Amino acid sequence: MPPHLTDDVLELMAGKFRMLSDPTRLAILRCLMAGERNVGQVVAETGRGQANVSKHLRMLADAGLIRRRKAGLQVYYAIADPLIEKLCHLVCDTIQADLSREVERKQAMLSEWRIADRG
Amino acid sequence: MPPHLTDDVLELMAGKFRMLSDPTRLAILRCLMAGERNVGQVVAETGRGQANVSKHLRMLADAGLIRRRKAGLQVYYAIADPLIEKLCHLVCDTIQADLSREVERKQAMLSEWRIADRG
DNA sequence: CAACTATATAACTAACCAGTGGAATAGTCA
DNA sequence: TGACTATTCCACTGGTTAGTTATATAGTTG
Repeated sequence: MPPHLTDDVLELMAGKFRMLSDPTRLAILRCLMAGERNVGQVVAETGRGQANVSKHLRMLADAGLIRRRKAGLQVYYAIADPLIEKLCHLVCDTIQADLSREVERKQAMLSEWRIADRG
Repeated sequence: MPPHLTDDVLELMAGKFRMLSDPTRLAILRCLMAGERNVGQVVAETGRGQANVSKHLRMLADAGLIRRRKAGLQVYYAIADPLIEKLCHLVCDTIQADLSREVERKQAMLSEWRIADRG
């Protein structure tokens, strides 16, 4: 990254992250990571409303994260940007680390309790 | 990633990304990537309002992305999660790719124009 | 203690966005 | 053409949050 990022570049970056900042969109992306799906399949697999899914698919497509392929009555979507998976994996790693730390902290608290109890 | 992510895990992931989905927060993080800074320095370097910066710093600290160190009258902040830089670099890469593609597309359009003009 | 500085908080406004239901569009099959 | 299905668009509601101004807290220095 350059030393000073102008506001418009920051806005571009923020926009990318914003696309990934919604659970429904992440669920959709997770679904598409398994392979190309049509809207009905995504609706079924994510358990979200159809209009809702359609709207999010449009946002993701407009942002260039997924691509659209029309086949007869169905519309198929697929991951277009391979970086998405990398980003999600990194975030999953940090969350796992967070959870590990939390477990350790609680275990330490319990240990101290036992020591204090004994003393 | 496991095949099916529960909604609470998706919400955790979305929350991480949401922290990075604001230009002001990105500007702050970019500033801290150069090293530890106190609030005044961050305000000066980002050009944002003091209350605004303070609020975002708190959000970032609460989310565990940065850490807080009080020294007398000043409060110093620093990056706590090294993954942030990786995420930002990845996103910068995708943006650069997007821009390259856009330039190529425009250049292609201009080329076609010249060909059509000649024909 | 009083004046001063750095940082944090409170209250408020405006904008944005997720979700929903219903109407509209487009493709398919009889 | 008419019934049917998959998908998209529209209008609305409620909740979230960014930014601002003014105020409060905490540490420092005289």
